[in-house]
Amino acid sequence: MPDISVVEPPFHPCPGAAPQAVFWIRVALDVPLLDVFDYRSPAAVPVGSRVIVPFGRRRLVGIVVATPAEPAIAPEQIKDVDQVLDDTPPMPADWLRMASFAAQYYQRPIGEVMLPALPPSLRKVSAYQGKRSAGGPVKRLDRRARVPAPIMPADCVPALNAEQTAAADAIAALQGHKTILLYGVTGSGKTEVYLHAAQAALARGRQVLFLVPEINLTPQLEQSLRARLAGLAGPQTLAIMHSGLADGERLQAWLSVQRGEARILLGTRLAIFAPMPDLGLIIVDEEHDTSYKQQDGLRYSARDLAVWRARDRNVPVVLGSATPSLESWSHAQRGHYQRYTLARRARDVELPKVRLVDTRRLAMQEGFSPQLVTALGERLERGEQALIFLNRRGYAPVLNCASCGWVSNCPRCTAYTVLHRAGARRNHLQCHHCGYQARVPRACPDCGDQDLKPMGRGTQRVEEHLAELFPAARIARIDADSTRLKGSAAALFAQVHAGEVDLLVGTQMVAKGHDFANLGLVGVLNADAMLFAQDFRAPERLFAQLMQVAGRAGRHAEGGEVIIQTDYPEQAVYQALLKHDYPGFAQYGLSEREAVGLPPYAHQALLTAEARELATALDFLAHARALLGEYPDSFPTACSITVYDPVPLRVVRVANIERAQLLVESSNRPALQAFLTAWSYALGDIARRFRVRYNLEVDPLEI
DNA sequence: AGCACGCCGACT
DNA sequence: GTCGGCGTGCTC
Repeated sequence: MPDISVVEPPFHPCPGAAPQAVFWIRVALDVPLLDVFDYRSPAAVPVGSRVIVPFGRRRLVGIVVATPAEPAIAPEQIKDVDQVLDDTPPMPADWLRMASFAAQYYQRPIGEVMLPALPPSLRKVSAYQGKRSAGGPVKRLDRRARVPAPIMPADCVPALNAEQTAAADAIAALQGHKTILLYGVTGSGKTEVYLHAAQAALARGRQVLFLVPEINLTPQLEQSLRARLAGLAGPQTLAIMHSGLADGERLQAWLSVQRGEARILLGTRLAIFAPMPDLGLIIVDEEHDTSYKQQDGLRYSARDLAVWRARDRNVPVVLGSATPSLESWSHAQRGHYQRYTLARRARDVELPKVRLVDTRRLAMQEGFSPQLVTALGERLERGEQALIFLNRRGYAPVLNCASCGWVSNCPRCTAYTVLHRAGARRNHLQCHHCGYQARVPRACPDCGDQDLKPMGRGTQRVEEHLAELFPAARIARIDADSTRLKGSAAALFAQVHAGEVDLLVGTQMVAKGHDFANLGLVGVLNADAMLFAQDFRAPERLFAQLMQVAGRAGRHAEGGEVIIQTDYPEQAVYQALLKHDYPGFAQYGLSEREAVGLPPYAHQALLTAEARELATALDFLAHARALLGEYPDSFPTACSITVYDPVPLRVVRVANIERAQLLVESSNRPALQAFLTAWSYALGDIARRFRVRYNLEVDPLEI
């Protein structure tokens, strides 16, 4: 790959430049080619500029990543740049560094990182060929960007307890870079610490980047930021950025942050790529949340990039969680991160009591143990709300013929179709992988028997059963199906908050964010299914999820309770939950990982292949794997790399595409990186030969 | 990824 | 006779 250095001086005029000076610019484009492209320009173009260039038969927006003295290919093959877009200043050097790092680290062409990181309006050629003569979505600024006066702290701030003060003061006092792990139990007031730290940064005239997993889950956070921080210097001070914004809104937020007008940027993972000239603090709330990892395209972790960016900018970054990722916890244990603990709940309300109900020898009724039913009845009698948490939507995960054993398989996937009895697609079988839908058959398609039975249960069936058990109770179900329509989730949650709901049934949608004042009991059904998912991170995820859903109960009053039904009460994850013992669980989890050499004690990459035939996908992976042995000299550090056998994915076929994967592992990060870089060059050719689609993911969350 | 060129089936 | 299927080749 040609040099894409971004630290060299802004431009090099051609040697001997005279009237006919020619300038070479090296441009990153959003194309899946591991390359950058040289163009000719009649005038100097600063690195970081956006340009429009001809590329094949089309024109594309690109970013100038270098201005080489000599082009990488013969000058006669080089085209002229079309247009230098000067409606925004060139992308700053630190932004280019972060994008270059992300491209290298995640093994992607630099253009595939840089261009998608811009707001859509700034990367589409169409925005610049409209009728308006000025052209482009950005109106020129008449005035210089105004840097607002430093913001003084507000006075109407809740008093912090000793733990919060210690953490907030320590963060506020930091001069340069430090990664802080803020470990705070549910309800311990992490947000107050964030706000104090943010205030201190704002008061120093710096900008704050505040990342959250999902923007919709934190309306109260936005309000706090507005009231406590933004209110002091006008509404402009806070910018919001997430994928749900319209192009125009997204552009405005981006511009105001880039100009230094907005001092706080609250956003989801994509906000990590916003240019922030005065960046002084990054906060990553719920740092363990998997939403920070992008699952398509460039598979970056916004949390990991936040740590990188903070180090690069020499500013502090705060990672907050009640259940930190084992990666972050391990960094703290080794002293790489500074840990602060908030062990006390801010309101001094006891954590909810956790009860394990051993379901092995119990007469269960529709998935409910007698204990859970009794507890639900008691809460209802006291006028409290209760939540049943079940991470499975639909009525039943499969329909089954009692006479011949037929099961409702999806014709396009190796998965069952799920029976739905409620909602828009009532009485349909639905594939949750590909979206296939069919009417529920009257009789078995194989033997004609009419005795078709739903097996297992989802939220709809639980809702139905609760209605039978407690006919007087007002029941609401919150899952992806009941909240499909825009605004319906907010409406349902509003009903719960208004006390118009007694019993709530929900999937993981209800676990996050919401603070139910009158919720006394949480019942967890079928947690074991999550525990025995194939992934080695399943217990970690289950712990985090159950801690989070447990946190919904009894936030405002004593006597909150969580009942977890399980066949395996002796499992470490459940035992730790009994005691609300995250540190104990983390220690156990880390020792297990260390014993078998899993992350964070090893680093992984996952090569996934998709093809019409499974054999093709496996064959491609086998060839990819063989590269390690065939050309040992190409990979200088090959000895420390483990490449496992290609295996089909657990759900091998989705929408008639067969999928297989190959895991690469090394305890040595630089070795793994070096291998991946060399490897990814070769992969393109093999993939073309085999006609497979492939994806190389660094630090996969699921394997 | 696009976008076009390039050779084989069912239609105005 | 064309419209159009997607195979494959290229993009500074």
